[in-house]
Amino acid sequence: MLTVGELSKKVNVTADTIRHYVRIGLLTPARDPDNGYKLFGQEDVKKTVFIRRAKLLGFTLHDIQIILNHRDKGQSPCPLVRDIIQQRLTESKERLSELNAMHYRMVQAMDKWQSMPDSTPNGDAICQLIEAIDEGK
Amino acid sequence: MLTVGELSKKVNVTADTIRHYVRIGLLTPARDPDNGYKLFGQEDVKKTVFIRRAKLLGFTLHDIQIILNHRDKGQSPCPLVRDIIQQRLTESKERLSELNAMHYRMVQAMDKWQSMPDSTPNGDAICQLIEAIDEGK
DNA sequence: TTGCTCCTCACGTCACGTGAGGTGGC
DNA sequence: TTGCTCCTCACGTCACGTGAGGTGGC
Repeated sequence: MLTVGELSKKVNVTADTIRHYVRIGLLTPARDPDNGYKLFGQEDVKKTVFIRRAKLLGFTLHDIQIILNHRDKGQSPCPLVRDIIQQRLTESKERLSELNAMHYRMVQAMDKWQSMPDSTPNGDAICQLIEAIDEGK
Repeated sequence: MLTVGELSKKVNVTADTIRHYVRIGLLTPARDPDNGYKLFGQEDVKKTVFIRRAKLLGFTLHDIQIILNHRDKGQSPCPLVRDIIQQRLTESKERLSELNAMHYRMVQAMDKWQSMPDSTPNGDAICQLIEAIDEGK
């Protein structure tokens, strides 16, 4: 049996991350009756590695909870996993294109700003650098 | 003078977004003494448009608060704006590469899964689809 | 005794969105 | 009276991180 610190080192996350997973019910360690310490077994190690791997593929902790619950009911979580990743992929495409658009706007703005002076505040503009940017970009 | 709803339509955000900006002190509308309604003037319209534009360039509301405070002290916010966007650009590059890496992992995984059956739960694996993915990818 | 780990609250993060419960204006 | 807008809490979101205050183990 492992303590929080031992498990966290083994799977390369912080102890607080492990505590968080316990808090939200993803992990349910036994307790040392003497001192109340959390005690994790081999199942918990496997579960934690699974959680970390699923997160690398874009699953949320909530997704992972649902997947683990299915398994606990003896059902194959695989069809669910295929469904959820479709959704997460769609979302990540959206976020990517938004981030790319913003990145483009930032680079464009900085480029334009190279030739602009630092204006002093006046009644018309709050900051002319930002106000010089076209909305559509 | 405009009410929350009127301002929100004018700058194309929700009324709750305007209320949020008031809550955190970005906007400080006058009040109708009769009914307590928030009343926004032309300065608030300009400020709100500015906020929206700055957000398109990756500035956080906190950044924007700092920028507006500088202006209120009569100082040019421009050097600050140049500094902050540098930082935000660096961060957005990091987020982009992380998102791209995740996207790549997702596509790779889904490709690999095409030829894999839905396994039934067993003692060894929680979900073989996820566990078949290499960490390094 | 010291230094390290463990424990449990409980709040902070970011930018809003969402009820809940009530009021003003036409 | 109806329908729309306005008001103020106060909580939820996501995945932890961070004190605060206290205890166990060597």
